[in-house]
Amino acid sequence: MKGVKSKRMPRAVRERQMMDAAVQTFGQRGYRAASMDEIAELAGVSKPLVYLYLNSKEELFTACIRREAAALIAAVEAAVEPGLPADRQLWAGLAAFFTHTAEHPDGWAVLHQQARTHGEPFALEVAAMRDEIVTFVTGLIATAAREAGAARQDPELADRDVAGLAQALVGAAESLAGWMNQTGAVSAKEAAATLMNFAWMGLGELMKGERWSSR
Amino acid sequence: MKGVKSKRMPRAVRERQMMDAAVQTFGQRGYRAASMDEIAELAGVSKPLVYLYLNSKEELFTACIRREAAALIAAVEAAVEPGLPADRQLWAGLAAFFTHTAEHPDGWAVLHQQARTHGEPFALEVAAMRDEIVTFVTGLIATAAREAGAARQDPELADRDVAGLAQALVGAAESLAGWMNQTGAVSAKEAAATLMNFAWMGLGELMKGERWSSR
Amino acid sequence: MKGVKSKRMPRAVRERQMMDAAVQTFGQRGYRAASMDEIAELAGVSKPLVYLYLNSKEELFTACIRREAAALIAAVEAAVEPGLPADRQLWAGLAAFFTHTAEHPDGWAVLHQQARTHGEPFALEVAAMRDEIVTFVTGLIATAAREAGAARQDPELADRDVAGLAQALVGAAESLAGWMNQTGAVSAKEAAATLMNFAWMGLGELMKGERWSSR
Amino acid sequence: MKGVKSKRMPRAVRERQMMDAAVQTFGQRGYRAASMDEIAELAGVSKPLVYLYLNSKEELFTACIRREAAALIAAVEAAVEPGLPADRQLWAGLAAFFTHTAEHPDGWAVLHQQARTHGEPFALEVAAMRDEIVTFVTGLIATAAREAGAARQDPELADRDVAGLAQALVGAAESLAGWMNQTGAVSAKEAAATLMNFAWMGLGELMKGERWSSR
DNA sequence: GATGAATGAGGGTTCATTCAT
DNA sequence: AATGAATGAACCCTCATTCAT
Repeated sequence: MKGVKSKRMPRAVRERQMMDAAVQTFGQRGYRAASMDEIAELAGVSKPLVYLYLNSKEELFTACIRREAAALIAAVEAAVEPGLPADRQLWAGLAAFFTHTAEHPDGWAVLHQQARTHGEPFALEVAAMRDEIVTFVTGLIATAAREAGAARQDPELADRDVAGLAQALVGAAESLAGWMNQTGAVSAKEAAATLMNFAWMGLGELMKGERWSSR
Repeated sequence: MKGVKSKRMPRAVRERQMMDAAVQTFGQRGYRAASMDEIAELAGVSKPLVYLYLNSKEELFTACIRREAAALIAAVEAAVEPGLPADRQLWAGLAAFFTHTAEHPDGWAVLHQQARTHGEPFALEVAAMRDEIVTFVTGLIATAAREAGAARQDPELADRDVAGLAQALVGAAESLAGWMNQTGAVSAKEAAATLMNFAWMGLGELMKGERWSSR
Repeated sequence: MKGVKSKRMPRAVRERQMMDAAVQTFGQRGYRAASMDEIAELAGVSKPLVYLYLNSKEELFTACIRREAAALIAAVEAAVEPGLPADRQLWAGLAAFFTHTAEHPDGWAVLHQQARTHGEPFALEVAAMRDEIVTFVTGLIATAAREAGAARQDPELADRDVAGLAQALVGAAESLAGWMNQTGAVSAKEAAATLMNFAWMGLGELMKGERWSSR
Repeated sequence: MKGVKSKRMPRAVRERQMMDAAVQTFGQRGYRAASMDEIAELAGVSKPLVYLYLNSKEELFTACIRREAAALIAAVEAAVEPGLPADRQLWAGLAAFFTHTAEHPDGWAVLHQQARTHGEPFALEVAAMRDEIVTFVTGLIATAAREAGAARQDPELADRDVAGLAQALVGAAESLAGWMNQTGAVSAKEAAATLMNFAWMGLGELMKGERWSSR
């Protein structure tokens, strides 16, 4: 009876509105520059309610990180069919990653730019998610090596190398995602293709025992 | 006679102390979270002096970005001998890049994490430096293609592809540098080697006309 | 129960308290010398609340100017009965003016001394009010001339002269008001009488065509 | 040998430069808004020298008030020939007053606007000068009354009335001077003529015993 | 006679957070 | 379930003022 502004909504809904507003604000302004005032207003809610549901700015930020990380992981996992060959799995995962980050730029900014820049507690939160992905990629590379089977000519492609490669691959993907969001130069599929071309084939060479040497 | 805190130093020296303190503080806390009070204290100076010499937080930050960017570019350029083959040049540049970022983690954090996250004026400052590096790498790749000379089997490796590859390579390097700084898992040389293996060989394949295909 | 400082008051009330404190402080200290801290304390309120309601020192000052200007105009208008002869109207207006400025010395100081000394935006605000008064006085003089009717011997007392006279009259009144407030030498009624004697009679001479000449 | 900037000037000259700069800055910015930095720079001198010669901002301001007050008084006194009739003396004094204030707007602003707005010590300084002028004008009116001699029909034009008239006259002149400086609407001679017309003739009536009465 | 180097103190403004209803 | 009212603590910045040379 007070106007159009909705009132008395179930807690879950209100909470989602707040977190949506928070992700958007944190993603665009950064953690420090985002104000609780702005978030509350964007959520169409009074500030005390934000505190009632989410306790503090830190907890709110953490909740955002967790939600966005989970959503990203879920998107990637949903895209990967376990039965396929490793390269096809990697391709699918990369495409899903680029698609998701392109569709949720604020969420991705929270994870990639903000969370890592504002102290250990947040950085650890995001590092956990990143590890999950790296582990997944590591597994794919190992599987690829196994699939290469008899053809495997380099028994020295040690676990440690595989881990490093996965890190580099994920890092390159993250960097490309940021570039995409900021410049809009390429589509998600193109980004995935570029990365596969750029990396997978070098990977193949590596597995054949080739190495670049500075000497 | 008051302690170690020496007084009355020439302006240039004080200015350097302040910028050292600023880079450290900005790098660790972030632009917004860093306080001028903290920077002044870390520099062993009163706050007004910081303003007298550096004018404002924004200008101080910009000065930091410029100094660190120039130092990074200088380190890479100093390491590259123009006479060498392209792959050797790239290797030297990468090694210098990883070494420099490892030795100046706060400076790198300022450039890579903070400057890009806090508004256009700062982001443009860094983008200029990045472009310089990307251009340099693009040149190296083009040279490599030329050196591959008669052996070149893919006349379709167009300029656009070369640029994309340079972007991806630089992005991967940036990402790896961040990973190094945060986890300390690998040394600068190892990082450079990983990247050369990961990318250069794939590059070779690409130049031979090979492509990964999702079909 | 904590003392006299009552808490939790409706916004309108608090706002008035703040503006009262602001007028007093601005009037006594001047715009620059007045500190928001002092105003807040005098209002019995924390500084952030002042900003929450009044936004900034500039806006607060502007609000003070507007409120005091409106109050002064209202006091003068309330005292003037439109039906009376012009000289009686002028007398009533002057008396009300002197009474009001004597009763609200800080408000008058804000209008007359502070607002005109601190930059265009503020000065324009007061100039608008002053123009309103000058226009009113100009009307009275014109009416007086008309009332002088047949007796009017100087058809050359042009509009321009009337306007100049009004300016001088208002200026003299303003100056007298300041003198009253600062020295307390005369009462409001005395000031009004002095001015009527001083000016109105000379005005009569002027309308008869008399002029003082330096030759 | 250091450049064009003059050096090693006799103290008196330097001091005058500083006070010129100070009057200009105080007049335009106001006492609080004027910074010692700005004054020193405008004077072409280092800040410590300003302190060496003039001790503090307050003393510098006081010195400005005194110098400008003395100059104004001197200008008025120089214009008045004691032998002339009172009205001619008053005319000459007013003309000199308006001319001087028009030629030294910053000095006049310091006296009229700034000095009265920033606390007792300064206000008293300027009140002293004002009293000097008021006393002078009071004397002129008294003389005029005496000159009116036999014609004098009002033995009740008491000293107190004369003083009040002088105050009003001076006040009106001050107000007109401010209006001139701010709008440039009239010349000094015009302002003097307006005031003589406006006031002197009413004065004549008064001396004839006429009074305006509210009844 | 003159200055480069330096600071204590304070002012305007904002923000995360809470209380009373 | 929800909010209007309110604040402690900081933060950026400036200024009058002083040493040491």
